[in-house]
Amino acid sequence: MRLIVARCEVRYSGRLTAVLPEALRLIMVKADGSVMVHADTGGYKPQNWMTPPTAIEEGDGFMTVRKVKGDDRLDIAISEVVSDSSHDMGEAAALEKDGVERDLQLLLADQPHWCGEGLRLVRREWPTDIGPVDLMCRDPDDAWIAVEIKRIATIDAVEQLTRYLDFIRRDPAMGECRGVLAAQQVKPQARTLAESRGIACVEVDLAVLRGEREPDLTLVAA
Amino acid sequence: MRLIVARCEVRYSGRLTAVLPEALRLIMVKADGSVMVHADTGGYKPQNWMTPPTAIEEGDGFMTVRKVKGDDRLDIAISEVVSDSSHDMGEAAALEKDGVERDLQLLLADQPHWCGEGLRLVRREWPTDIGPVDLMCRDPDDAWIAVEIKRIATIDAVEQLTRYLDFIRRDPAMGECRGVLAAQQVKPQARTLAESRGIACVEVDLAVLRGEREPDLTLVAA
DNA sequence: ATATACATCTCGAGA
DNA sequence: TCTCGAGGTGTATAT
Repeated sequence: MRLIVARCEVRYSGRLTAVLPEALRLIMVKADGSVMVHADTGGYKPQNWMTPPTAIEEGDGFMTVRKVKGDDRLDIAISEVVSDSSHDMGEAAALEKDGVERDLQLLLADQPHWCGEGLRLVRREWPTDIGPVDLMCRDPDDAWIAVEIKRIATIDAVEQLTRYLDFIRRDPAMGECRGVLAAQQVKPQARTLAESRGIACVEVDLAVLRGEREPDLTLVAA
Repeated sequence: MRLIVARCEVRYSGRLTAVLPEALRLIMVKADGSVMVHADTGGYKPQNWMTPPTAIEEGDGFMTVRKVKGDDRLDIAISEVVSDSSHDMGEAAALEKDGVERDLQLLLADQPHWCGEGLRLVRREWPTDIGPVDLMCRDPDDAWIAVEIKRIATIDAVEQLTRYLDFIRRDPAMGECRGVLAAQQVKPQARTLAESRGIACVEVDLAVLRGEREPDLTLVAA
């Protein structure tokens, strides 16, 4: 990784055009070809950047970064270099995440009964014309149940499941398919909208799904 | 801005939990309190980060970053510091962009015929109870046309325009208002959904709108 | 403070 | 290769 602290002006052209007037900034060049231009404020985002794969050309007082495919380019005019250092960082192990939607989906696919009593899985990622529904199940009466899974369920999730149901029900054999929205947390507005459309909501607990904790029986009984 | 190149292990807990095994990385601390942990690969995104406002606590071999509001925290265990430098970068001017959605809206307001033959603009940012529609036009027969503009039109854009149309049509004088989705690019699923709802889609070319390039006559003739 | 929409979103999985 | 959906999305704007 190369870190250049320099006074520079940056121009981007591609999906849009943008100009960054001359100022002191950090130019970060990663081993994979990523280039980011950071100011000392502005939070998470670089002021300008190019994602790999890139072709980097460098000369006296300038650096040009081109996207290997496409017309995107970053032109950096450097008027003063304050610091320029490189560090070999080797292979940094990847981030291990836990608790994202996919974990939830796999756990619920194995234990669909948390989405509704007696449910059994027919297929995960059930295809429709407008994209896959997370789980397709059948209940003890063989009725179809489409399950949409979210970490946090908002109104958008209800809209999404509604669209899926619209398409699924065009198949006469599935005209009575019902919907279930399963999430670690269901926002009140989402619950209201879902229920007004006959969509059931269930909140699921990651620790319980993993068998790390017993379900809260008082709540279930309530 | 402070740049620390160090061997470190990072743990995040908050919206999810994540562990970053020990490796050599860049820790960037901005003047506004942002903290980003970058590896030498992985492109644009930091492997771990905290957006401002934050409270940073530092000690012998560790740095703890807490979000001022909420339970999010980043625990950085530093086993070896390779480099640690600070740079005062002052105020860097902001990025000046051109070609974002607003530019498209202004250009189409001046040339609404690209949204449909013979259209004339009645008003830009036409207000409804749930927010403004980008353009309200009338066609040669004086029929109302609501136009939603996106750089890239996805299903969300169709949903948005559908909501606007629902409200607009509550006015009996506009009960027959039609919808047009105008974008530089319309995603196939968005087009499918739009057409199933009687909403027309048009793709527009920024260079043509600016008069920098002639429209593709062969395509128009086809 | 909260909700909504935009972003050069980025990134990864599937077809 | 393209498309779609998730993201610790982040960020700005309007309410």
